[in-house]
Amino acid sequence: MTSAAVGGKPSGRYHHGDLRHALVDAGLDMARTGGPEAVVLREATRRAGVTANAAYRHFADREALLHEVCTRAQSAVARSIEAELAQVREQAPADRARARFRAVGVGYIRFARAEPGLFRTAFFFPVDLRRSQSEEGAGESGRNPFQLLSDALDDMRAAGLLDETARRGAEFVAWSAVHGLAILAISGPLRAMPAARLDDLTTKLVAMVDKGLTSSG
Amino acid sequence: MTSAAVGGKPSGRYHHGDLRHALVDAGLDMARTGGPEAVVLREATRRAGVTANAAYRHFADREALLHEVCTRAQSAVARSIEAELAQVREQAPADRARARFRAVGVGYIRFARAEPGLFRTAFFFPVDLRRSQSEEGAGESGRNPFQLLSDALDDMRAAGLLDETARRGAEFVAWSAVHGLAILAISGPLRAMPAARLDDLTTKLVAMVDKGLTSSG
DNA sequence: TGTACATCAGTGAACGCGCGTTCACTGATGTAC
DNA sequence: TGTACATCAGTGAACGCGCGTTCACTGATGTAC
Repeated sequence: MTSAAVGGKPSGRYHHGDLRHALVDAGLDMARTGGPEAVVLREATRRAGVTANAAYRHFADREALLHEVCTRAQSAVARSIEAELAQVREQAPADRARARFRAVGVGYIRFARAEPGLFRTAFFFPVDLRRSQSEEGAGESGRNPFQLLSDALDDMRAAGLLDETARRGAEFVAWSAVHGLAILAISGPLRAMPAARLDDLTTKLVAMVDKGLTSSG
Repeated sequence: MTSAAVGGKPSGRYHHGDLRHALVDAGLDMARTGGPEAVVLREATRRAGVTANAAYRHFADREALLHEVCTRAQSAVARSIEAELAQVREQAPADRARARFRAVGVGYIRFARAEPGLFRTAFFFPVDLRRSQSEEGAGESGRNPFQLLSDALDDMRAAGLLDETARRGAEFVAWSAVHGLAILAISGPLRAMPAARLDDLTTKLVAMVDKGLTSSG
């Protein structure tokens, strides 16, 4: 994942070996620190130990590199959510559906707080709502955060927690709530809030969404 | 409000007359078009018809200008909310409190959609939670969006719609939900959604928040 | 009312910076025969 | 197995750009007497 893991340019070699990956990894490191604006093509080549324009053998321009970095960041969000989902224990279907739904929100916010730069990067370009972004293959999650949320809501519907009208548009409403807290926790006034209080807020928000969507009225 | 309203530099005059305001207005115009990153000091002076470094008679640096632009953008959000609040009709206190609460959310999202650049600018610097930002005096709203939301929640509490525990942290939870939809509607995947559908979503979201906070459980 | 002078609010030119990108080039690699 | 050659993936130098900021300066304004 880190630039070091793939290695800088093996010293003395004229051909890098895997410059494309090295550039993307460098881009991810920059994004981690400073968000999408911090992804600078020249700096990426510097970190890879290579001349500035070598990047153009692998990317059409800076935006193409950034795009790939963003896609990778999105996968990282998805992995955080999946990690949270994996912890939901077996239980009655309806309870389980509900628990999984909450886990999606918690995983999302957890990631935003742990990796604010990557989080902002993940949503720098509008997320593709339907198709998964893995052409990358091995190691990458096949699902994006939005799909994980949609699936969770489908399960709630299947479990009878949501009727047809409540289900309609629910992903957008739920996503909004969770995304908003994530953003405010990163760059808004909640930035300075102690972690424990933010945990409470996360729980409270996710519970509110659950209740607001679920209770008929 | 617009640069034209204050006027460019009165031609031929050595002293501008009100350069500070002209620069802020120019900054607001840039922010309106391209968000906070688009607020460029040199361009502001160009628009005011003045040499680049004349700005330094009025602002310490670019950030100082941007800061003032952001404050003004925040006031604009507050005004949008107040416009929405003004339309809430007289009715039983509890109903009215609820209607006013919803109006805050609707006004917030309405502004974000109408002026995405200014909206992003308004929250570029973390909003000051407690104090109102009007040193500006005349014409500026004395309240910021967060205060308007807090007041609405206080009214709901007074009307008996919220108990003590539900009230605690409610502004953050409510704000998150509304802010999230605003952001997704501007720069996220909801960007391309037809206006009517976004209106529905806004209603649905605000109703969800109301219900989620309000119903005891 | 008139003048001297301090202060204020501009000018004009220049600085260094780091960026993305393009050019003509060359060393390394791998494939056909 | 050995060699010729096309292709690939780098080099090194340079470009123009627009930015924020600083310098020494001057024209305009307003106040004290």
